[in-house]
Amino acid sequence: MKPTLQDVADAVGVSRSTVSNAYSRPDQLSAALRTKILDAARRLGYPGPNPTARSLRRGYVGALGVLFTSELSYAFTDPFAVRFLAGVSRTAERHGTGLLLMPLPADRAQVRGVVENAAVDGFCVYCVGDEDWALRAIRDRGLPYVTTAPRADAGPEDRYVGIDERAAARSVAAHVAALGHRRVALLGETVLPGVAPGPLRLADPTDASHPTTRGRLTGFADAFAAAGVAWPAITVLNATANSRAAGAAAVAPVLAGDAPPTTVLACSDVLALGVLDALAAAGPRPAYPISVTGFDDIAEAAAAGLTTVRQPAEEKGRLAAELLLEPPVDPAEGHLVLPTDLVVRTSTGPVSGS
Amino acid sequence: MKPTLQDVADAVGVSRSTVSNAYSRPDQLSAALRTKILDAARRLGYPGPNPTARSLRRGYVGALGVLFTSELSYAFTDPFAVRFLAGVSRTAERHGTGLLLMPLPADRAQVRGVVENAAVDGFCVYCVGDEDWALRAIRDRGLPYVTTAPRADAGPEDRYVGIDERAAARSVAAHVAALGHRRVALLGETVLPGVAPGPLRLADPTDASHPTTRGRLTGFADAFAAAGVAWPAITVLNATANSRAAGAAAVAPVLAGDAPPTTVLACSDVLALGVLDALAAAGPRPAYPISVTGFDDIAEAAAAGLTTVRQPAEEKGRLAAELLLEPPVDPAEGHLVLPTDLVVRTSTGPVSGS
DNA sequence: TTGAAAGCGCTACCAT
DNA sequence: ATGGTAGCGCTTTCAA
Repeated sequence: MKPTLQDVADAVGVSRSTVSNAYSRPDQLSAALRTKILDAARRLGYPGPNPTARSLRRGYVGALGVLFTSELSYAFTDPFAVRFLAGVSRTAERHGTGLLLMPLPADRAQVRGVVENAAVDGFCVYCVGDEDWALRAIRDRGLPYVTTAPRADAGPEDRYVGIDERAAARSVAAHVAALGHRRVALLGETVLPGVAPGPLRLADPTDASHPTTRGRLTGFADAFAAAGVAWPAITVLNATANSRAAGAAAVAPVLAGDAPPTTVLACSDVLALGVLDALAAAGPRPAYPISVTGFDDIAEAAAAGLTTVRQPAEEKGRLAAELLLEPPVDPAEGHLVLPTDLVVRTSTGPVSGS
Repeated sequence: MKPTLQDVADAVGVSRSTVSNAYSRPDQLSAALRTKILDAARRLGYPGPNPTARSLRRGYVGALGVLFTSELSYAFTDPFAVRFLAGVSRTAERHGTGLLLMPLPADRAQVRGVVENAAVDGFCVYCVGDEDWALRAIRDRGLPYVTTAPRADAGPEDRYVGIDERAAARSVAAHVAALGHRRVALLGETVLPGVAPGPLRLADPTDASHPTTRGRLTGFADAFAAAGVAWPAITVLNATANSRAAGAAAVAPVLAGDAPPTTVLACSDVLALGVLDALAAAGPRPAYPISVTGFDDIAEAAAAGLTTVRQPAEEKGRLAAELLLEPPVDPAEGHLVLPTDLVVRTSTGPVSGS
């Protein structure tokens, strides 16, 4: 068996407390005794105080749980998520706190298990949408948590860091509308659950299943309504994942259709890049250029000349972690709304035809 | 105080064991009683069994520690690291295991603390070089671990997944040598510790401080030696970080010099992209094109037309995690060497001048 | 400066 | 099907 603190104590002939002090409170015993104890520990192969036991006794863990809606690997695959995490990790690092990355299983029954089993001091919930059951599990854990998506049922206790999704979306859409576009398609991920890629019927933008998507679609709708394009005249496209491939697959049908849109506004850069891919693959099918916009302003967006809305990804992560690790005295300061910028590049231009 | 299992037991009038069973072994009690217990728990606001206490009792944690030499945020910033982690996380996910990301502090004294305090079942050591003290701390923990950099003192117990660094490096260098290049610069990150960006004197490739760099420089040297270029004739460039900016800063001096090299071989794609950046920034300073090569084959490499060595990043991560989570019965199978490919693109060409 | 005692919250064995 | 008992390995008063 692995040696324990008790074994070391026995070997040296002191009490457990003293051995414990040798590790955790060096000032509580003579240097000589401490050396003697540490030497004995080394000799016995004692690996130092067991972290789990220590946590149990001390009552805190020294780790933050980072929860993802999608599979965990998404965290390392989606550019925006990666930058968000970089921000979180920077803060965690400063606090000597670990980051426990946790996938949120699609199976509801398993969610509770994951949340309940996590040895952490708080949760950073990345991108949980209307998965209320998930948030309920987190709440039930009784630990502090911070979300990045707006929630209808947010209480004063809830910590949040995000952007004004609707206003941000309105800004790109207004830009596109000002360029004269009237034949419009909006593209989102999982606009409704379990729907195939491509166009779908959405009675109202607020029917979208994910709050972030909801906010963005609503903002898009706002701007076009102001330009005289009513909601029913707008095509909504569903992507089955937040990836280039899924974005491309979602637009493909309308591109091949009779009256393709003159502009496609995507709810993320990744999706928008997929649209660009599809356009490139389709060749000069529609006789006019199609204006495409994204959301987030990831690194690839600049290279692709994508018009988009910039939101401060790392900052968002940094602040989320700070909300947990350096809780504001005034709970009202636990609700942060960050600024966004419209970034106009070459993927949008005046409507030119047909 | 937060309610405990005991409180629930008292409220229902059963023993703690029964409450525990209600959570962990539903088949051990009647459905009716279980419901009754769970209801009471909900009513009391009992968050479910405390994960720390459970881990202590059960003797395992359900988490893997992922250790980075550099700061933690590097994990989310370096493209190769990100893909490696994606692989690790995929496997962890399959096992319902969490990933505890841990920065390895530069301060040696703190390293032990970090390693000793981590509540994990094993360590995946990403890119620890000659930081022996770090590995020693890990070994002392007595938990299984896997490394991705070759180690001189590796024992039969050690699990490892990597590539043949030297042979891989030799393959790119041979390609460049075959193109006629003889004025050669090699670029690595922290070739020697604490050295300024730019050229440095390295008596022998095996003097490089990091084993990975050592292997790659040695491979480069092999190929050029075979082509008649002796080691002392080769310029070694030091970058102070593994980033584009650092790569650019490291080559800048020689680009501005009297007799710039006709080729620069970098130890990573990120560094190589930095060289390309510097070349672009410098304009047509040397009157001939400079051939540049990278290492890893990250996504950006393809877009930039970078000639490089491809190594299976995600696979590496996946296998590393599997080595921990599905330990091979035969310890000899704990040492994996993955294949690499030379990918020739447009960044290399025949020597043309001066 | 050191040690004894009292748990932290839970699970697993073995009875009943 | 349920409960009693005995710790998991540690830290932290408090008293000596």
